[in-house]
Amino acid sequence: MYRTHTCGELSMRNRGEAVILCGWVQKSRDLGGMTFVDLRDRYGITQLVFNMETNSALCEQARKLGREFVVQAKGIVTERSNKNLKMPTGEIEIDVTELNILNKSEIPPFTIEEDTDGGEELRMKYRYLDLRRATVKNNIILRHRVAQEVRKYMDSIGFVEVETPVLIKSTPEGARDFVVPSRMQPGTFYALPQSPQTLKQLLMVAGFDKYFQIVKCFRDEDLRADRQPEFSQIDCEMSFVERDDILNTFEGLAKYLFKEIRGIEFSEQFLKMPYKDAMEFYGSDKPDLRFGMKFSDITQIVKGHDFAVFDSSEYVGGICAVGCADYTRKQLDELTEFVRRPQIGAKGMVYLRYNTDGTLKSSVDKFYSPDDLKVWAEKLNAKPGDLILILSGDKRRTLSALSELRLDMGNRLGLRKRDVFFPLWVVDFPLVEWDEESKRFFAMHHPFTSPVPDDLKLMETDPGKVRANAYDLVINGVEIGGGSIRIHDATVQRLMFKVLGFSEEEASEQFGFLLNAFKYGAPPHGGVAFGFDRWVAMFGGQDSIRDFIAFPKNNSGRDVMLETPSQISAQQLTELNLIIKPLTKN
RNA sequence: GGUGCGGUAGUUCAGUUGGUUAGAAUAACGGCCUGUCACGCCGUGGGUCGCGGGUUCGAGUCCCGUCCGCACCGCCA
Repeated sequence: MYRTHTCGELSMRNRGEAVILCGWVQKSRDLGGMTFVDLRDRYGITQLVFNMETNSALCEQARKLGREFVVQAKGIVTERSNKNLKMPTGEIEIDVTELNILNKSEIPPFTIEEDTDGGEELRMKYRYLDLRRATVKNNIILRHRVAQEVRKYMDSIGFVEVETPVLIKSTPEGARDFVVPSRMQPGTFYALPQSPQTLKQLLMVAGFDKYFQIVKCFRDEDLRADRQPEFSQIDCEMSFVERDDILNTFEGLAKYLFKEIRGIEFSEQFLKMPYKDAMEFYGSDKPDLRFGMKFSDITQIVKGHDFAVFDSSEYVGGICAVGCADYTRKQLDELTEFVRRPQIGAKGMVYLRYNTDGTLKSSVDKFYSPDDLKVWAEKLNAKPGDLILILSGDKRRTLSALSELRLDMGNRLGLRKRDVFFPLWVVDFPLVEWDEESKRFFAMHHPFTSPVPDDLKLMETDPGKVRANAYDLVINGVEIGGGSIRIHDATVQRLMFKVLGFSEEEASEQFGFLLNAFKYGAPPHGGVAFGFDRWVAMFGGQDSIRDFIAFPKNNSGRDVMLETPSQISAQQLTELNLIIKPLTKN
């Protein structure tokens, strides 16, 4: 027998017991006459003690242990004379009677400690060592727990988990596909699913009226802290439902997870905010509502005072930063600098200080009287002591810049607390978006998203105004999931393809299997998919999903541990009937 | 495709206007130490300053190119 207990479970209750532990040497402290060794496994750390007086040979052996050696220790659970109440096993130690080195270790390239000295790149290269660290290990265990709770809840409300294939068909709309060459049909390719979207709809046709799956999805697009080329979704679909049936069902899931994982209960229904309002008041389709600073549109009241910047602006809007009237020139310059960064793209920023003595001071005093400014302050609900920040210009860009400014102020003022969660449903997204480059409409969600019934009549006359029966779950400014009620009616689907500029033939070539299936009795259906990695990261209080994935890719899509993507052999290429063009510069 | 920041000891970093033999902490190694738990003390070894080119009497430092990493924009139905 290798071990009788783990390194995390022994306590005073086990005093006097003979035990066998296995684990890795976290650290040893050689005091001369005695040596302490911290033995670590997945469950915790237990201290081993060796005494020169009682067993010098064994103590000498313990002195030679290096970091990360794998050892087996037999001994007696003993009460410590000096207890360490900071660790769960800190009241006891193992008085070792036999020590076996199961394997040696080279000196690890970084220390396996909570506050590691390793940089991210190194930790990725030696991910198996990084995973020994409590923080990363706990993230992976958290992920496991969330997955188990999702399955438990979904099962309890009658959902069936069905696996869908990973080798499927490429579809040109949406993200770039990862493709896999076929050996048996040379010159043809499978694609990896960006999501099992069409397959889950086929499951609805098949009559699995409540489906879910925790599933890997693949998108060949550039990475971010919260975006990996392969990631996991909680993919769900239901039949015979309307929008609110879906929202209620999955609000149930969200509330269940918050309660089980974080011990947080939401008694109220999640807020539902139309896309239009989210854009108008927060400049984003995924507003962070942990704090206020709602935008105020002051376009009309600022015009006509010979201030050319405002007079020529399509939109002038501001936010009110409570209690920030004491911002210094330097801080205001910093904010101006921030909004002028190319990524944000504002030309400048106007501020209005509502001093505690009731006076008003702005950067545009030349053009506006104190009474004018008073009207602005009222419009923005500012009180003495507050600071108003105003951006102007083309409406879409200004709203987006104002959104960045709002989030930045939220950070500066500490209003984006990690342990506060504000979920909301953003609803009524536009069905389609006009793309200036290709001069055509694209589906904002996907081509099977149904329009809001009231807007159906606009499909032929003004498609850009049609609202989709689509929704996103947004928590703290992060898009956690999204979905829609799908089109199950052939006439509506034809209309949709027409709006998107698909000919009958193109539609049938790309989605024929689905359109065909719909001829055989497609039930009304809809669904939602949640970004599993993001949700877990949020429960773990982090922005980056990387440390919640056991073996993630780096910023450029490389697995630095596996050193891949990498070349394949000439024989493999031949079998696949592929020729690699020599790489040329530019 | 673009923007910003970064690359110096095993590791995390410092390195002044361009100027002697590139430092600290930590890790490693050796010695001392019987209650440590960030143990302590003494000592030792450890460098292709990412790579290539240029400017200069002289480059870790300035310039150009390039590679790599991180964050972001584009992109992500």
